[in-house]
Parts: sequence; C-alpha cells; structure tokens
Amino acid sequence: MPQNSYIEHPKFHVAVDCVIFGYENDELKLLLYPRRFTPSKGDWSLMGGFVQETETLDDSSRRVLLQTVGLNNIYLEQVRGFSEPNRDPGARVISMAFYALIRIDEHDSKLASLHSGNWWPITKIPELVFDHNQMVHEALEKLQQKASYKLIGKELLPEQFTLTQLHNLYNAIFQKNFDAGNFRKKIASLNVLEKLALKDTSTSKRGAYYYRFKDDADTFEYDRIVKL
Amino acid sequence: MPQNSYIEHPKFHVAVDCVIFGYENDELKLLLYPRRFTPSKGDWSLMGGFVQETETLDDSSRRVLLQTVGLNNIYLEQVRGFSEPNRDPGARVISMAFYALIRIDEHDSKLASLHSGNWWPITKIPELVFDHNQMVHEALEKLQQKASYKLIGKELLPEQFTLTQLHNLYNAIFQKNFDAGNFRKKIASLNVLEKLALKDTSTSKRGAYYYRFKDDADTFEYDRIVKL
DNA sequence: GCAAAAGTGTTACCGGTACACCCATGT
DNA sequence: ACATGGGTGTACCGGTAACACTTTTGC
Repeated sequence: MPQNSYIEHPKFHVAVDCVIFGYENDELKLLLYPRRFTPSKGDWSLMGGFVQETETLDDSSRRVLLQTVGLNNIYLEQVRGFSEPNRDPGARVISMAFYALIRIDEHDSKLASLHSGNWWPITKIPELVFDHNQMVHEALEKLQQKASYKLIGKELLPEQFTLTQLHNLYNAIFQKNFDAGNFRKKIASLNVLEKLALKDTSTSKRGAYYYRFKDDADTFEYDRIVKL
Repeated sequence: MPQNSYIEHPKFHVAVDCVIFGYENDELKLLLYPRRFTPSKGDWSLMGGFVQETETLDDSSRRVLLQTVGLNNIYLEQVRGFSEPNRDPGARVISMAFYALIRIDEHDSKLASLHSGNWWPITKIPELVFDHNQMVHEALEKLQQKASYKLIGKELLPEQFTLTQLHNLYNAIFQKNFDAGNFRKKIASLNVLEKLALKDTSTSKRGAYYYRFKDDADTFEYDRIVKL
C-alpha cells in the first residue's frame, strides 16, 4: 500500500506461469512447452502469459490455460510470487506461479501440440528456463501438502475410477508406496466416495468397482489422509 | 512468461502488504496503521509499500518492515497475491501479502508510533482498508498451518521463555485451550528446546524453568505438533 | 489349477486424550 | 496452611502399520 502518491513508483510486467499437472499411465505428469521467444528460445518452459489490464492473476492463469489446453473451470492454486530482478534476462518480469490439475484425456491435445506441448513424467523433468524448475519443485510440494489433508483426484482422474487408480495416484504424487489395504480403509472412512455398480475389467480378471466423488465432496473437512 | 515480445504488455504498480504478528500479554497481536493517503486516508490498514526497480518482493517487504519497526532479519512468509483490478480505488495495484513474526519488545516502538502504529489483539481487528481484512484472515490461516507442523515461537517469544508462555502462545494462535500436560509432553518429544538452569519467578511462587530454542532448531523435521 | 489383481481381516503397537495427582513456594 | 501456577503419571482408546489371507476370473 502506498507510502505516498502512486505516480512516482515504478511499474512492472506481471506474468503468470502454470505448472500443469496431469495423470496418465500411473504417472504424474507435467505439460511443458518449448519457449517461443528469445531469450532461451526453444528451451523447455512452463506455459505462461502476461497479465492484462482487466485481469486478476487467477483470470490471467485461466486465460492461458484455456488458450493452451482448451479447458475451462480448471482447479488452480497460487504457489508463490517469483521476483528476482534478473530472473528473466529479457526484461524485469514479476511472475506468479500457479499449479493446475487437469484430466489429460479431456484436454485439447491438438491445441497443446500446436504449441509443441509435451507431457513429461514428474520424475524426468528436464532443465527448464529461468526459475521454472524451482516453480515446479514448490508446486509439487504444495500439491503434496494439499493431498495430505484433502482427498484429491477429482480433478486428475476420470469421472469414474477404481480405488487402485486412486491408490496409484497417491503413490505417484508422493513417490512412495502406501499399503494398499490401509489406503483403501482410510479412503472408505472419509466417506466422500460413492461406490458404483459398474466394474472395470480392463486391468484385472476379477474386475474392480468404479467409484466417483460425491457431489458435495469439496465441502468435507478431513483430518489427515497420509503422512507427509 | 512471454507470449510474444515484452514491450506491448501492460505494466502494473506492484506493492507488498505486511501482516505483522507480535505476542504480548498472552495475546497474539497485529500492528496496524492509519492510512496516510487518499483514498481511505485515516482508515486502519496494514503497512505496505511499492516494490522498487531493484527489489524482489521479499526485499521490498523487508525494507518496509525496517522502515516501520526498525528490525532486520525478520521472519517472513508470502501469503498470496491480491490482484482484483479495483481492490485499490486509487489505482491498479497488484499486491503481495506477507506475514511477519516479530518480538514486540524488540521493535522500535518510537518509530512505530511515529506513523501512529498500534498493536491490535487478533480477536479485535477493526475494519480495514480495501482487502486487508482478507489478507489478515489468510495470513492467520497460514500461520496456523505453519504452527501445526513446525514449532514456532522463536520469532515471537523472548530468547528465554517458559513452557507456559509457549503453551499460551499456541492457545492464542489457535484460539483453543490445549491441555497443558499433553502440550508440554509433545514439546519435550520434539527435542528442539533446551532447558536452562534459570527460573522465572514472576508469575508463580514455585518458579518455571526457562527454555530456549536449540541453535539448530530450524533444521528439525517434525511430524505434527497440534491438530488443526 | 494357477497367476494376478481386488479386496478383507487380524494383530500389535504407538500416540493422543482426559484427567488425577504431586511439587514448590510466597503470603 | 493453603492457594497458585508448575510439572508428572497413568489409564484408556483409536488410529495405523505390517502383513496374512480370501475372492474372483481369465488363461
């Protein structure tokens, strides 16, 4: 807030950078793009964009996501503001890092490949432009934090999914191997999933029941799902 | 991150606003100031300032704190970026909210009162300017989050303190009443405090042992101190 | 029948909670 | 002696970690 009148203070380019998480083949993945402009043109980077006059930071992030993966109503969370004066050698840009959770199968892959977007397993993220590796690191920490006291998956898994899929998702997020039996008991105790009559027979002969998140799942308060 | 060259994108005033926490008389308090400029001149607000060309957001926050409470090396944490286009009716300002933890007895109270600063109990925060009440709300949530899995107090309590003081601090932060016996056992199990030979006899006849944080206290990984 | 994934049960242990109780000392 | 805050002990309960076990079905 102002120390004195507004006029005499410097102004900055403000940007958003999006750490876009998806889940596919039992792996947590990130959508990355080759940077389209100098400096560092061609190097891998997060998708981002400059904030416009009429936008909030969230708006800006949503616009960027709509333009790059063709989705609306995306789950978004601020990670942190990055503001080293020389973080972007091209110009002084203050950037807010966000993370987004999307369903890979729902995104517009044509749009993504149009910008040469590529999904990278979280375990094999390449060297990124500027401070983007740091952004990814902190985004993952935030995601783990979130997933440890709130059941996530609604935004990453398909509408219907098996408990094994959910279990694998948690394993992927934490790079651990939670005990399958204990995990499913914990989930059951939360009372936020609805068991469906359908079975998924694609991965096992016996078949696994599909579940879905109850409609009021986001209103639930949990204690702790897994230890960090 | 650029979508295309930097030049054609708008620039913004960027500010920081500081939620300054202190602890005094068994109460968690906030340092607030009457706003010095229109709009809303005279109304209570957080202390803040505009980011300068050579500063990071953290730098800026530290400068503001040095100027207002005369302290260096303050514990700081980003809360969130606030960016509603009309949040400040005077001009478009994107602001990063921070929270800071300081020892009330160490701050430069003359400097603070020079700007008419006043310490307000967290339970009695007045109506604040713009979105500052929201900032305070989210800062307190972050502080609670932090305090629930990390032992805080080092930045808020004097160098030496009794377990009762620490207990009261936690009660103040969470507005709860943790069981005294269980609380002190939990603290002991963390193994981050050092018991001193000295006793504080100011509040009880028997006297209470002073403790201090071990030098390597910040390197410890904890599980959970208290439930949220 | 066997392999493989899904799902259930059993048990031992650890940690939190509630609460009773003892301690030290100034008045 | 007693009130007051400081500090310890204990008994119960519930969660959870580890792991054995059963079920179902395709091959």
